[in-house]
Amino acid sequence: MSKVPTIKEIAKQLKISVSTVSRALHDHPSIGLRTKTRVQELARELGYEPNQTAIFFKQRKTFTIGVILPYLIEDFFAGAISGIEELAMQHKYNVLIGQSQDNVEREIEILTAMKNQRVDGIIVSLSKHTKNLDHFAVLEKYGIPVVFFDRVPASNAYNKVAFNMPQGTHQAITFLMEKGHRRIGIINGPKEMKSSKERTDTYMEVMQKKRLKIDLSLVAYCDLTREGTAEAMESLLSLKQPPTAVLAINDYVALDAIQYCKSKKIKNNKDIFFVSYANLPISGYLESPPMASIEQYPGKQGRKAAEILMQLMDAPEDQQPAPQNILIDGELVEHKR
Amino acid sequence: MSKVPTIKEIAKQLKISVSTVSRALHDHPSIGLRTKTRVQELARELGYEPNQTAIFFKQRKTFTIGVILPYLIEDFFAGAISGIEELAMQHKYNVLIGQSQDNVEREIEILTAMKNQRVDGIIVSLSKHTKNLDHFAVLEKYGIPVVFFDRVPASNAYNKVAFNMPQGTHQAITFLMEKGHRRIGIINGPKEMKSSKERTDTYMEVMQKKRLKIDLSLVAYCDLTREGTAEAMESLLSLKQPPTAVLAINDYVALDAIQYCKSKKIKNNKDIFFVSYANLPISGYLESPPMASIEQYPGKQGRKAAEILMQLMDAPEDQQPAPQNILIDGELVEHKR
DNA sequence: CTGTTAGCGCGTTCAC
DNA sequence: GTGAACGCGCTAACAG
Repeated sequence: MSKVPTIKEIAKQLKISVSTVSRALHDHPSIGLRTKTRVQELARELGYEPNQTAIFFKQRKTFTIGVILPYLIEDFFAGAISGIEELAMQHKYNVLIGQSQDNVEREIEILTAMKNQRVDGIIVSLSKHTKNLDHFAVLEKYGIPVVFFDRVPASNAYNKVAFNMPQGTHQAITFLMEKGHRRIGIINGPKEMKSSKERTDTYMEVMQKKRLKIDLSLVAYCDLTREGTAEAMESLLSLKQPPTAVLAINDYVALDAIQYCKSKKIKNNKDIFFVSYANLPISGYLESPPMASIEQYPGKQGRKAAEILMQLMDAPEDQQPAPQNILIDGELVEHKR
Repeated sequence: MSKVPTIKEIAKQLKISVSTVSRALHDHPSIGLRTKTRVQELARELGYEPNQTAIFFKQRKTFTIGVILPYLIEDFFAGAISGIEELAMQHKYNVLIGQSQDNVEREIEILTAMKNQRVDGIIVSLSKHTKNLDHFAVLEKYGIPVVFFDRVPASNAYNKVAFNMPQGTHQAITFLMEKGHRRIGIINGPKEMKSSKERTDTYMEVMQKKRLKIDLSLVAYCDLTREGTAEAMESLLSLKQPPTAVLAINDYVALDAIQYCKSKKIKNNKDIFFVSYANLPISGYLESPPMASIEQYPGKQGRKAAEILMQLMDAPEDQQPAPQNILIDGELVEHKR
């Protein structure tokens, strides 16, 4: 730390006052061209860079946003972060991250640290087990806005960005119908997941509209593990009239289901067909991928969440806009084989 | 921001001085038990939380470490971040991230922002195209220590943590030898990559030790794209004596090579065998994965890098320890089929 | 044991 | 056009 230059140092060397230096550096109109250039030259020479921590402290603004999400290793979240970072960078914000690991205590711990650090805003994808949103209440006191994404709270009193499940599901089912399927099975996540209900509801709606009778035994639930998926798939296959196609909550579950089918000598993309959500980049490497995936655009979701957060941070403290509730449309992507 | 409590506020309400409050809050020994409890009680009541930005400013320490890496979406880097975050959290540090996207300008931009924010230390995995390390020189002036990991500079004047290529490669080749293979091909990355040379060198060493003659036409290079991999694989297959096994730079390249073989009616795990580096989590879903992967322990690499950084940050500015050059051993993992 | 004071680096009045 | 003075919240001498 041979000597980190400050405006004070520059002022001393030039024998002028710090306020003049400050103004010169900011191109203030009321500073003489001569002093201005002298100051700017010396600043460059010394490699002067303003000390952000001082500015943060003074401005009560850190130009930092915090992002809390379950696991960075999941492609979806990594993609979302990229979208957030992109927008943050454009607006000169830094990104602080924390992984809750689907653990509520960790979520709270990270939240507290971020609050104390006085981040200007927070973007959150809730831990799987977060039911209670009390820990987010303190943020209000500190004037820290929050935007939820993907794993969002049910109440729309909050700003949130999520996947448009009805639209995506509609697309998936329509796609399968066009391929001639009439008995379509579903493998949901756990029953408690909001998305499970949404998926099922949309499924029933579409069936109804097409005047097809609804058979609820075609709707299975799983705990997202390989074994749970196998059980769900087994229940579907053991029906008197098993489905000819299955819509699975995500690509991993679809792959597990496909493996289970294989063990039963039922061939994917021949005897049975799968469509799932997420569109993992690995699909291209699989010999037997799902027929199609519903791309959920994680980057877009992240970007949108960051966009809303920027608006909130810009808005005057006492006059926050009404909570926004954004849905991001999915898009069906067929996998070439 | 209904009213964020400060020590000043507490002092006023209790009609004592701010320094007494400060000390009481820090359990300073020279504060009377009575005042101490009074202060701590009111603090809790008011929901007082110290303003870190003020502390940062005062202490010239932000308890934040910056992490710069190419792409968060790559499993390796996501895993590394987790290791870093784990150690950082234990030491009460926050983690600021930035993705260079393998772009040097972005790397510099992020670095500058982190420096201005006065992070206490930085962990970097270099962008693919970074040849010149000049932009890291300024950090010295600010007393910000740096630790490189995975994509590290060649010079060992820097602190760095990287995969132990000789050890991992030795393991892979020995494994293939034990399976009876004598003609083992290599698919490296680009020739410029340090790892390509290391892999080749180790390969030759092992062959030599086993008294097998070295055939350099068995060593191919690719640009990591699907097409490049196909070309490399083609060159290996078109040899008079093609290899019976291939060591590939990473799982994706191995998968591309396997696909190419398939298109030529050469069956993976039967006519030819693959071993690659990384051990992607997807391997379990593949019908025809590489025979084995060398796990590179990204979390361990991240943790180690963070550990070294902690030491550097703790060390007095003027007495930094000699640069450490750590190698993390790999481990061969067989894939069940 | 506790209070007073100074100062971290910067931007921003308010004077001249 | 420029300088002096103040204050953000907190810690740390230095005094009592």
